[in-house]
Amino acid sequence: MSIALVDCNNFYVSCERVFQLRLRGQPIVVLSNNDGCVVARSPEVKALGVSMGVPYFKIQELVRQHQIHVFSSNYALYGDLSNRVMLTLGYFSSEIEVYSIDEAFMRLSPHFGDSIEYGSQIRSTVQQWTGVPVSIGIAPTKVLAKVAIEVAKKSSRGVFALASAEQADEYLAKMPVRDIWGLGSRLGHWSATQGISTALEFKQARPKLIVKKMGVMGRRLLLELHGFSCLPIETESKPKQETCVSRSFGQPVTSLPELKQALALYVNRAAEKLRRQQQVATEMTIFANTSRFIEHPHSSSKTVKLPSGTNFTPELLGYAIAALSQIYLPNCPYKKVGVVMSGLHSEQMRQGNLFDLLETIQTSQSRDLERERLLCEIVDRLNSRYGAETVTFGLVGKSQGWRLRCDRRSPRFTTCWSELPVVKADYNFAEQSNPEYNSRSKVNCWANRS
DNA sequence: TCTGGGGTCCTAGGACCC
DNA sequence: TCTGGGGTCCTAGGACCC
Repeated sequence: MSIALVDCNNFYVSCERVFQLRLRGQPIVVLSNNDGCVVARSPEVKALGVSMGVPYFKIQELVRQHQIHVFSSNYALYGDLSNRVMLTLGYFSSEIEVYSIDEAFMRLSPHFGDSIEYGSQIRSTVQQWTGVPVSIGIAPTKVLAKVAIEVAKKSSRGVFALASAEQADEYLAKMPVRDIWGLGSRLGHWSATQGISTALEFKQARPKLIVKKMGVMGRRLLLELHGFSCLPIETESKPKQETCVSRSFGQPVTSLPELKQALALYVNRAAEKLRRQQQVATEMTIFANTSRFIEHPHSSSKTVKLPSGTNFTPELLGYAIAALSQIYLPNCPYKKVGVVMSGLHSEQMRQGNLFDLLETIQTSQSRDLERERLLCEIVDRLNSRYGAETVTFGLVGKSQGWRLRCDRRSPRFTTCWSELPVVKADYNFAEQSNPEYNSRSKVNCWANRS
């Protein structure tokens, strides 16, 4: 049994290229929310030495010099293309773990035959059906599949297989220890202090040393590197344990009403997420930070225990706004607010609240949970049909000077009616009779619209 | 001038129980 | 000299991932 790891090449960049053919071969970067950092680079940009996560303002000169195309993140597009890739993979294995927006693990049974050939078949199908190029690494364990995919990305074929753990040693010897999947920069640094600098040295280190420092994670890593699979492929997505919505502001915000408005929007979105996940929260934390890079950075948070599990927006808004007023400092240049919903459980398991019951007895008026549910359902349906925040709660408001920057977002080609690509086809009856011409249909795709 | 957002898992230690 | 033993639950913080 082997495990294949499928990884979309420069995923966000590839998504931008799917509908804009003129971008092929051109240098491209995609920026994080708020146009803050570089989160995806085309190979042409990587070759210029631009590293992942670098703040955009630091590369502006390079962008001018090399005429790099710059895009704001377009998550509607990336999410939709990701779904298409994952659905395509579903044709090749029934055991798939969607690990992130651009990666999936798949189980390959021996009856699939030659793994390189099968991998190549998967690769060309994904490319043909979705337009997204992928690389594939195949190995006996997940950690080794991560090693294999690094080799695959550099190969012309885009597919690489490690038949055994021993075969991996050649590559592990060349791999810095911090590049092992699950071992980050901190533990990488610690390893270096122990005289371990390559992945192979890590694999051959004394297990006691590793386990003492890293606990069960270290034990698992060692086993996986030796070819014993102990990280299973998780085909079912587990219910979330917490859900967070937060954004940085385009400009620092000092006024409480503006902060409230931003927080209200995020609480609104978080409540929508909960309902989509069919969950309720029993705890909510709100937080507000200044930039980390100013002289006296400040951050504060407040956690509210909710009297009963809820995903009812007005109720959550009430608690969130009250909590924000408690931590607010006048004249503080806030750069970010957010909300974390935690203590989540399934809507079906919702716990009643004794005080609601007492109030019902005292006032003879019961809180009508069914009515609340229906109200939210209608709001959610309107928003899903006509666009986010078509209908919302009063606090969320309209004027949003603090909204984040996303000046360079490409059209939402696949999820928004008004932004669908336009295809023009020249169709000439005279030429139609010429079979050779007919076989090469002349299609002029959305290429010049921007 | 400018520096993202959203998660998960594990562990140690404190509080508390009998 | 010598201050029990065994357990649960919760939380904060560390580390990691894309």
